[in-house]
Amino acid sequence: MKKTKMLKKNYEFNSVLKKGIYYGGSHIEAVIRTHSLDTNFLGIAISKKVGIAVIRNRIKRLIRENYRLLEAETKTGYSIIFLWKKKADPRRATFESIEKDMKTIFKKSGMV
RNA sequence: UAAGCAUUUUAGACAGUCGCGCAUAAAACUCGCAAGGGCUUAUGUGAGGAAAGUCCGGGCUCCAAAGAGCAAUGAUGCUGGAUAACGUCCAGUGAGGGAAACCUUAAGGAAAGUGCAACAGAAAAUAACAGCUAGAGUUUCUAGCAAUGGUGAAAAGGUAAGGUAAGAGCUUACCGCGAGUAUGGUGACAUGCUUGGUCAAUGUAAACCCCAUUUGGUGCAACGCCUAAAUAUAGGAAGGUUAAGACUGCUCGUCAUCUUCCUGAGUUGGUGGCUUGAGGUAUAUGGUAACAUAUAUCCUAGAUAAAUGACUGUCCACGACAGAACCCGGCUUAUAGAUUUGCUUAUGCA
RNA sequence: GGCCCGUUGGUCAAGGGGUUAAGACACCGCCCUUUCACGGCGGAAUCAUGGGUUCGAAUCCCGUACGGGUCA
Repeated sequence: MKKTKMLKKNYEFNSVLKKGIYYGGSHIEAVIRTHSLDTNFLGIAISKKVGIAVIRNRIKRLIRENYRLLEAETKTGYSIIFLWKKKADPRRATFESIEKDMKTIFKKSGMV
């Protein structure tokens, strides 16, 4: 991920979650905030209530892989945090469904 | 062949493209005030049998090498052994279950003391309601008795015979129970013999308790080092004293408040701790075994918003439970399919 | 990652070995009233779950599941 850095600190997450704009999909949700830097910032937050460690790890990997594949098409200057939708069944998380959600979120927010 | 019991191993495989963590090497570029970090390429390497639950034990860390003793608290509880240690494991004993292979078992003490035992029942622990027998007497009284009946989870050894007014360990035999003793065993205990009818005193200790063994707290978010900016009645070293204070409830003991000198805590960020260890594998020896010893050989994740994924092809049994976070030894719980070895019972055939 | 609590009608909860498991609010049915409200009577609990100890367990012991708190 050449033009993206990971969000790490708790205050970074909080600032994005408070001031960002919410976009929902059928499985994943995203909170996006714009800024003036030349890079993107990515954060993934999966609650412990979603499931056991194996399921949470799998969701994180699928989101990270999808973002990697779609990264080349995006513009810079965004901070984005992906969340898992509470009502969705975490055992049905697949590559295709997350890819579909992520594309619609990028279109809505104007990142593409 | 069928049903069953115990037990061993495994935990999709191979190939290609893209991508991720760590280590090593190489060269330049770059972020940060700093300590330090990032980017590129190549090579190597990269989750489990339970990594889980956090139920025990230990290493390691700091609290004063927890400093000594007593008490209290908690834990364990048949015997012997194994182990660094354990509540674990191995081998046995007793008890219970099963037709058997085999399985289960918190299994010390109830005449050291205290508590509790609802309802029912005469009585729930120094027994007498109904009743049985004898005598007096007449809707009862006196004396003897504890077999029979009912209640209850539990009612003061059981069965049979003798015995008696009626009965009763009252007497005898057998069984059970207690005591003593002999033999075997390291021991739990087993077997035999002798003896006890004063063999009255139920159950509960996963109720308090007694006995034996054992037990300080803290947990890698422990703890150490470096670091920009700003700052405190803050920290460190040496000396001295005993009243209150702290270290654990007490006794002792120690520390510390006081003086002098020195400098920089915590917060922020980075880094160490971090993986070579009571390690794995093979062979030999000792031991019934757990395990121990010796020799050879191997090095196998170390992250910090936290690495294993996506796509394609081939094969099959169509892939369960599930993701390291300081490290080991166990326990418990989850788990698709495949698989090793031994044994039991039933039926048939030879 | 460590440590510590809790789970009882729909909700809040008492009870810490013994008769049919208190109580309040809500809900349902009946009575009262012309009707509603108030009031009266009744109903509704696998004591989270699987074992064990005991004559007897919501209660004591062990395991499991779920929920919550706390430590930077």
